[in-house]
Amino acid sequence: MCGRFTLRTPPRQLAEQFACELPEDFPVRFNIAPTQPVAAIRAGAGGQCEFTFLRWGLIPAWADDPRIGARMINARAETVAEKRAFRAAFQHRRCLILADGYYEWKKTPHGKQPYFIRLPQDQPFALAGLWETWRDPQNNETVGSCTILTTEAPEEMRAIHPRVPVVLLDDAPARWMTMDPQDKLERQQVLQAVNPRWLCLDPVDPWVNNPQNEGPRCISPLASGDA
DNA sequence: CCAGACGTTGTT
DNA sequence: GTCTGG
DNA sequence: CCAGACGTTGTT
DNA sequence: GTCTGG
Repeated sequence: MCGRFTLRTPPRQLAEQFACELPEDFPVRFNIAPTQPVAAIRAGAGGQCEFTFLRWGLIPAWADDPRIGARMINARAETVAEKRAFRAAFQHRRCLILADGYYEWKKTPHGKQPYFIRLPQDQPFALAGLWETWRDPQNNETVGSCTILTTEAPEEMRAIHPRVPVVLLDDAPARWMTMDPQDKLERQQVLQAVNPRWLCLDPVDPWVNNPQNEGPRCISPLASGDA
């Protein structure tokens, strides 16, 4: 699954890679946790990209208590089109969650060992996301929130964890944003195309297997809170 | 019909 | 053990 | 995901 | 809001 990730890349580089305007600067994040703001790109009114921060943990529009979002941090790619909590967002409100690494915890007889997973050159990437707007009936304020899709881990990663976030590389971000959810065939194609198994993520290189080495400083043990 | 959920993860 | 909050 | 809580009473 | 379970 995906319960923690990083975003250390400078906004200017993200803006370039995702061809979207971003704020000039925001803090480096080594340990993004559920309920915290995450950097996201979604389709704006005119269809152009729009950068925003969204609370991690999707709060469905019909929720009467925003705390339900804490249990909606991930959505299974296999079933997201049908689930009541996600269906509407899947059809109309997909987004890109900006990241450059994520953590998975492997259970061992001694406890849990965190692994840090990132691309070979440490490039940033997008995670497939859905977003919603929830209006607080108390004060009429709105909360934008999101969830991250997960899929079965590629064979090489199963020793660490059976499921991983859907990582969008190359042209997959654009396809994720524009795919027609009604078209089951195309949905199949996109979900397969964005599965890391077909991409260049190498889970058995030192990036993954030696979290003690070379990783950002929050690894092993994970630092509490961001840098 | 109403009431209550609406989700994911794990399995040395 | 299980749930909540971050 | 992890860390931390997990409960009630009261009105000196 | 919409679906499931009783």
